[in-house]
Amino acid sequence: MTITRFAPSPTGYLHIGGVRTALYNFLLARQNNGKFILRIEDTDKVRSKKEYEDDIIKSLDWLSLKWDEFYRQSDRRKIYSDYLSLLLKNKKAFYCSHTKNELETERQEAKLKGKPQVHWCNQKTNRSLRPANAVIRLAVEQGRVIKFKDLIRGEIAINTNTLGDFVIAKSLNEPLYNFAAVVDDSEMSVTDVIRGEEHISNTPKQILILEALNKKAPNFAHLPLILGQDKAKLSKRHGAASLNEFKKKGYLPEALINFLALLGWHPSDNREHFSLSELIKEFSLNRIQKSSAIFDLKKLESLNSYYLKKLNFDDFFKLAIQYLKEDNLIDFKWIQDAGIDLNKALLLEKERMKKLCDIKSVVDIYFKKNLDYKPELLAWKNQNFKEIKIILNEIKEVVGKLDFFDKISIQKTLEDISVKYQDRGKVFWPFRVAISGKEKSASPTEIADALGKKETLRRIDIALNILNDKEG
RNA sequence: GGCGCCAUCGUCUAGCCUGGUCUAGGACAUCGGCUUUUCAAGCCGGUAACACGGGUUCAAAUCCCGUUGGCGCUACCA
Repeated sequence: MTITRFAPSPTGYLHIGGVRTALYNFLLARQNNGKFILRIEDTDKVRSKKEYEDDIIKSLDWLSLKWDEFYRQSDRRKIYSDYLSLLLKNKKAFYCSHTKNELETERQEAKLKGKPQVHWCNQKTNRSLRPANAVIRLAVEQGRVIKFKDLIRGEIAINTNTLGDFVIAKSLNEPLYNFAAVVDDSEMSVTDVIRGEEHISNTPKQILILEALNKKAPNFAHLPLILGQDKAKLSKRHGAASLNEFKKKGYLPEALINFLALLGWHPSDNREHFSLSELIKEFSLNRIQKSSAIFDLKKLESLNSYYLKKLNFDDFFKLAIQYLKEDNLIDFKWIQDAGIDLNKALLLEKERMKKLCDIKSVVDIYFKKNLDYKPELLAWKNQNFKEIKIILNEIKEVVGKLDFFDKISIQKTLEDISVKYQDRGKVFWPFRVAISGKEKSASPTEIADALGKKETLRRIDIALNILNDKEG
């Protein structure tokens, strides 16, 4: 059975690169009817925080990346300490009491000689009592070549001369990453370890630990990194790097999943759109890219607007309202009193949004009590104010008498008026600006439809006042 | 510095394994057009890439070597 795991350390909010790693692990497990494990690697007591663990859980949940088993390394200290004792007893590991200063001196010397900066210990002790401040190192054989077959990159070979007797724990109760991860992968029967490229250099160390433990190594697959526009590893200074920031901006989980899946993986055909279940079917490790990928926000936006368009109105409505309420952006009571149709307004803007936070433009156009713009904005091309006033008054009169105030009737009314002015822009433009207050907006007939007769007329009056102020 | 990984349009990539069908395909972005009362959307079209050098071969984006460049690791972090 295929067993994969996502093993983040809770030292920061879930990173977008982490999401992709989680996704690929999830996909491989699901397509093989296997198991996907979530394991919180919080061996670093200083940097790990509950807040970050919660964020990781919440984020994966939001993305529908469901795990079958959950573990937290801090709950498993006994297991690591037992294995550590065993290694010590078998002389596969030892206590090293060299001080940090001594080690640092060694390192400087090695650097000067152009040699790997590693420590080969000459004072190994294995007694059961830990010498003061000693750390536990693995006893490594010198000059051995460790080979492993990476599922994405092929064979990778590293000489143990570049490793040294590396540290596997600070003490019996304080295992380090490489040790705890390896013990867990083996205990949890993980078959495929899919993780970021930055772990390639950890892999030979983990293979050595596995050997010492007399355990079988899993398959390894190292994913290319996700980079920012400047080709440096994606981080906060590139704008957003953690998932919750994208969520906050109103990106949909479907878009994020689709985008991240294609950032490093590609199907054999030209398909661009994939749902989670389609990905489970199509995904394969051997179509993963070897080189790192630059994160392109424009492509994410494009994908997001695609999924936004696909969203049915009820779901969209819920999300939009939730978004508006969170930031306390609109006065629902006023909207109701004014007779504005919230549904129509949201539907109208849905088509032109790239992400949910664009909904603020809706607030601007539909739900503002006071509109403020320069009178010049009301003019179509070189239209003079006098003509605008005449037209606006005419619209006000005819539209005011409309029994059925819907977009078809409004459209017809405006077209009738347009006939004598030849250029339809002369009628449509001032009307559109009057009711939207904006240089750019959706079609005026539809906006008017959403606003309702009362609010439409009120806004025409506002426009007339703005024009009068100009004269006065 | 040491060790490792990588290299096709601006970006994500197809093609590379199994050399010829590649005057290198798609998507995003960009530019132009259509539509049009302004946007957006939609439709149509354009610009744009095999890092460099050497091999191997009748033939190389594809195989080999080297150079250059980018990135990662180099912790008693993960």
